[in-house]
Amino acid sequence: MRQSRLFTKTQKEAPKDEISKNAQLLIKAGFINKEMAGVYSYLPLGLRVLRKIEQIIREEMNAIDGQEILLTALQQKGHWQASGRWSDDTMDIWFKTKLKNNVELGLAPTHEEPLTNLMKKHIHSYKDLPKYVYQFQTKFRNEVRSKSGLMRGREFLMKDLYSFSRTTSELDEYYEKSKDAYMKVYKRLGLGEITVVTFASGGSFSKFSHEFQTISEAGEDTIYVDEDKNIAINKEVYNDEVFKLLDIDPKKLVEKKAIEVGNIFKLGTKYSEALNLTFVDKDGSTKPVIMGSYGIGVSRLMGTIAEIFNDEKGLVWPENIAPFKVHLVGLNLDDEDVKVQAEKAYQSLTNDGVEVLFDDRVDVTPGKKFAEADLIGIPHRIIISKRTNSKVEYKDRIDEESQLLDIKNVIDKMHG
RNA sequence: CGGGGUGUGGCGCAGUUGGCUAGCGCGCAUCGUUUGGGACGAUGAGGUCACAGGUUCGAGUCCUGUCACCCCGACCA
Repeated sequence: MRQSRLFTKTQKEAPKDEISKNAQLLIKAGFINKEMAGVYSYLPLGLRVLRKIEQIIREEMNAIDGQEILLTALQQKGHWQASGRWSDDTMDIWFKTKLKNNVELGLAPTHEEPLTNLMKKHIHSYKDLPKYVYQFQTKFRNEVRSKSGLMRGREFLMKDLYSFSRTTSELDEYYEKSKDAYMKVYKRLGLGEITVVTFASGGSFSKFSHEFQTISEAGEDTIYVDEDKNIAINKEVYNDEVFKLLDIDPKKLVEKKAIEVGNIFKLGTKYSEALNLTFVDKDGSTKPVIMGSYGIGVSRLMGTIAEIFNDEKGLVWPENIAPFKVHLVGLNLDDEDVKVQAEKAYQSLTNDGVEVLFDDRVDVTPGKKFAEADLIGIPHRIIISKRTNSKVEYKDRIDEESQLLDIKNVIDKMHG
């Protein structure tokens, strides 16, 4: 993509009403726009990142037999009443609205109820199970206080997968599989080393659950990490019952701040019983389907990554989710020879399937180009100018020094 | 929801013992000079001073109400 045509611009100063680092950087670099408190739009660069995170999650969900669907954001009251979650006393984060004829609707904060209802049409026999279904959907949650940029929004993108099993052991097996899949996602996003499986409460879903917590001072959660066992306990369930259950010595636990980047629940038959999702087993008996739900906040992950991967100059995207792989910076483009060389480099990179942002702007000074490139944070940088002659300068976002190479070598590097 | 704070061109800010035509930096436009780390000069465009009411000869400035936003806390599927 040519930067001269990119409609977003960077700005030097962040809006003063954004304190969180992730929102400041993402807004300054033109990745997102704040519509209102806790509600953000995604602009070209930001959407590319969001889609890449989504794609990594999609691949890992497909790898554990997930089938992608897309449910609706508008929800009918009845299904939620059946599970007891329509009441504001049970779920205080509802956004509710009405049809013209005064019928009440909800804007989905999560999707257990509608999906359970949907599956009634497709699951009848033990032969229909197990099934694993997921989606990327916008969730609406009327948080009393949204904060921390993308970390806690009122409207946000989430991947939610739901499992439908015959027995608790079948659920348990899948639950463990999903843990591995989740950790693979975090590894691919560059968060593997600092993300830990955390024992937590199950909220309105179940007694206990597992969270995936990324260690960060910007986190809202407090967790206690057993570094030998590589497991943590959320502060909300820091008690003797849990120590005993997990066979953990509380003296060994280290307190950390962390960001919840995933949460999985064993729902059991809570929703299948409430909404009457049953199957006929081999022996002819009718049983409720055993369910689980598995969530990852996609937009929150983007915020988390921005929060963690940055330096004083700007964002530093991990390669897997950077909006582009290469930032090709052309200087002295009013010089015809340089211009031709830069255009050729852009073409060969593009033809070779390398995602490249080409700073082809003629009337922008080098200093500004470099400063903006640092802010945007694309991992690899190629500079072509009248100084580079027939070669190109290559450096990574975090490198101080660059090296003079042939464009061919750089392209090979991009594939290596 | 409790406490604290803030709303003035796109962004950051000044101006608030009531007074003249509302300023500054960044950004934007035109011209010239520049050109390897957010260049310089000149000229210029851009404002219902959050909104509504009120007090006053006169309101960005005072009063009342409303809205929005931020921070701390509580809450958080």
